[in-house]
Amino acid sequence: MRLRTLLDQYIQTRMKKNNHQKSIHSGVKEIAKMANVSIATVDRVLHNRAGVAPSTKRRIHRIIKELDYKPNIIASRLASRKVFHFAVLIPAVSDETDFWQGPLNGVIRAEKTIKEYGVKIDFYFFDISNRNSFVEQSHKVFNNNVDGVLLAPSFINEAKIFTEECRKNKVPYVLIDSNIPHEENLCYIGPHLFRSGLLGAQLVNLMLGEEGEILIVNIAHEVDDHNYLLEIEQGFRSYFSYRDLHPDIHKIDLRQTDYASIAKSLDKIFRTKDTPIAVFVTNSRVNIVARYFEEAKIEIELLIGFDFINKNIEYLKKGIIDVLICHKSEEQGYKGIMALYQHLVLEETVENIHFMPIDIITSENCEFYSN
Amino acid sequence: MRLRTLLDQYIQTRMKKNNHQKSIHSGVKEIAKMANVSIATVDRVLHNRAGVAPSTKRRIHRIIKELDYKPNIIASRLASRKVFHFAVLIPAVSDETDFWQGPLNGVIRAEKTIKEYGVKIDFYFFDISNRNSFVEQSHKVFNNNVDGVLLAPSFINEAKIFTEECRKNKVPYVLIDSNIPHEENLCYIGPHLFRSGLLGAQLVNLMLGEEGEILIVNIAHEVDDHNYLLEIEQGFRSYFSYRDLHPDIHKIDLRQTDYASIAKSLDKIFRTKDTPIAVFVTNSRVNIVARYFEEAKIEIELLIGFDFINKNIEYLKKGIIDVLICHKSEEQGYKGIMALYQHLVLEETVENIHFMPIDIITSENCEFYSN
DNA sequence: CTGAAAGCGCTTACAG
DNA sequence: CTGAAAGCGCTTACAG
Repeated sequence: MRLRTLLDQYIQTRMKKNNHQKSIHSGVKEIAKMANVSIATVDRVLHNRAGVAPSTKRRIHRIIKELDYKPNIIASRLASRKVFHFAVLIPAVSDETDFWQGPLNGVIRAEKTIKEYGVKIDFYFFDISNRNSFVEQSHKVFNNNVDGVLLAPSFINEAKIFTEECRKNKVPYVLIDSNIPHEENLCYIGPHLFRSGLLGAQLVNLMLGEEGEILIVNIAHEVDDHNYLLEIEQGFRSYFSYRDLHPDIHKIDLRQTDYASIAKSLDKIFRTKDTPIAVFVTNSRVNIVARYFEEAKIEIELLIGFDFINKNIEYLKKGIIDVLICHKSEEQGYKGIMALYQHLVLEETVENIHFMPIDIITSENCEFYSN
Repeated sequence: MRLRTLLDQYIQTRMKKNNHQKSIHSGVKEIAKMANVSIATVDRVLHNRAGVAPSTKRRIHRIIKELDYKPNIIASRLASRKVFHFAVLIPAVSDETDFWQGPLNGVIRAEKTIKEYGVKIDFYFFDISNRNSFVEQSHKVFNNNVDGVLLAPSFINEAKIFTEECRKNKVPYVLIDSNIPHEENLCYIGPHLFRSGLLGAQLVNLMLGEEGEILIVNIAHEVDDHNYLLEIEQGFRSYFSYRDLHPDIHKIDLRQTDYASIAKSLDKIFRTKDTPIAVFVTNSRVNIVARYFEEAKIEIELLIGFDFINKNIEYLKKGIIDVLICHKSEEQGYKGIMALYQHLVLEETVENIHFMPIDIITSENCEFYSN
C-alpha cells in the first residue's frame, strides 16, 4: 500500500513537470537579467569565486533559489577547459595475486566514461609486499598536478601519514578495500569486514550444522598488522557466540605465504586423526590451501575463502573450494573514481561510506558474477 | 605473468597518449578543412543523412577513419534539441507483490542520469494478473511519440504481437525479466533461468546432502503459461541428473495464489508423516509459503525462493526463509534504459544479451545487497 | 568589484 | 547537393 502511494506521487509529479515542459529551463542568462548583472558575475557566485560585492552575491543567491536553478553540466564541461587530475595509489597486479586487477579495471572503466568531462588519471602502483614502495609512490603523488586521490591503505601507518598530507594540501581522497576512518575522508568504498566474517560463519553453519571441527586460516606476512584479517575472524566467531553455539573452532596464522611453507604447516594438521571438516580462509589466498588439498588428496566437507580471482575460480570450478565471499573489487575502483568526479567536477555531495555487497559465489553462479 | 604484461602495455599506451595530449583533438572543423567542404556536410555524413554526393561522402569517410575521429557527445547533446522518448511497459507495483518496484526504481535512476541528454520516459503500467491490461497499455504506446521501448513480456503471446509492431515501426525495444528470443531485439537483460534453477539445487545439495524429500512449489495463476517457472524447475532437476544423484523430489503446482488456498494445499502435505525437509519455491511468492510455516508452526530444514522483495526479506530475517536467489531487478530497469540510450543517443552498438548475476541472499548479507 | 566578447564542438534551419 | 551563420548554456581571459 505504501509503495503504491509513493509511486502515484512520483507519477503525478512527473505529469506536472511535463505540463510545464516548455517553460524555458532557466539559465545564467535569466539570472543575470533578473539580478541586473552580467552572466560573468553570476558565474562567479555559482562557483564561489572571490570578487563579488556581498550585496550582489546575496541577491543572486536569492534568485538562484527562487528559480530552483540547476546548472547545465553538459554546457559547463564543454565550455571549461579545466582538466582534473586524479591519482590512483593501489597495489600492482603481481604474479602472486591478481586481486588488484579488479579495482584497476574499475578505475579504467570509470576513466572511459568520464574522460570526455576532462578527467585524467595518473597511476601509482606499489608492491603489496613492500612497505617502502608504498612510501615511495605516495611521495610522487604530490610532485604532479593532483586534484583528488584514490588509495588502498594497505599499510595503515604509512597510509595515515599520506592521508594527512592530503588533508594539508586540501586534496580530497577516497579509500577503497579497507578503511582508515576519519571525518575528513571524502569517502570509504569497500566491504564491512566484520559482517563478511559473520556471513562466512552462517554458511558454515547452514552447510554443516554444528558437528565437526572448524579451522580458521590466516595467511599474510604480517598477520597482526592487518586488522583486515582480524575483523573477519572476529565476525566469524561472533556469529556463533551471538547464538550461544559452541562449535570446535581452531585457528592457524601462516606468516610464510609460499606454497611449500603452507603445505608443511597444513600437513601437521591434516595428516593426523580428527582433522577439521571445514576450513575458513580469511583472505584471497584460499587457492593455496585448495592446492594443498588437491595435491595431498585430502577431501574435507567445506572450504570457504575470499575474492573473485582467477586462481580461486579455478578451484571453485573443480569443486575444491565450495564458496567464495566477494566484495566487487572492480566496482570499488569504479565507484571510487566516480566519487571523486561527483565531488570535484559535479560539485555534488558524496555519501561518506559505501559498503559493498557481500556476495556468495559458488561454481554454479560464478559465470554470471560481475565483479 | 600474463596480467602483468597486459598492464604494462596499458600503461605504455597511456603514456604515449599523454605525450601527444596537446595535439588538438580533431573535430568536424578539421575534417571539413581537409575534405574541402563545410562542417554542415561533415555533419550530414556523420549522421548518415541524405543529400551528400557519393564521392564527397567517400572522401569524408576516409578522413574520419584516418583521424580516428570520435564525436564529442557533450557538444552534440548541447547543440541538439532533439528529445528522445522512451516508453516503459512493465507491470504496476501491486499490493500482492512489490517486485516491480525494483525495475521501476532502476528506470527512474537511469532517467535521472540521462535526462540532461534529452531523454523523456513515458510509463505504461499494466496489471500482472490481467492479460487485457497489457494489450490495452501496449496499444497506447504508439499513440505517442516513441523512439524506443523497454518491456517486460509477462504475457508471451501478447508481447509477441507487440514486439512485431515495434519492428514494423522500426522502434527498437529491450526486454527485461524474461526473454522472447528474436534476432531483431535490441537486447535482453535478465536472468538465465535454467542456471538459476541449477544454483537452487546446488544450495539444497550443499546444505542438506542427499537425504530427505525435496518439494518444488510453483505458484502462479497460469503455471503452464509461464515457461519462466518451468525453466527454473528444469534447471533444478538437471543439477541432480547431471550428477547421477537421485534425491526424492516432489512437486506441486498451485494455481490459486491467495493465502488460504495455498495454506490448504500445503496442509495436505505437511500434516502427514514423512514431510519434505526442503522446499524450493520457483518464484517470489515464497513469502506465502513462509507465512504458512510460521502460522502452522512447522519447521523444515531449508526454504529457498526467489527475489528481493520486502515480504521475502521479512521472513529471511526471521529465519523462516533461508536463502533468496535474486536477479538484480533494479539493475535490469537501469540497464534497460541505458541500452536504449546507448543505441539511440550515442549510436553505439549494444550487446544482445546481458545475463544478470544470480545472487545468493541470506539474512547475513541482505543488508548490503544492492538490488 | 563588474562586464563585453570570444569560444567550447557540435546541430539546425535557411538560402542557394 | 552544399555552405554561412546563429545558437546550445556555460567559462574564460581581458579590460576597466
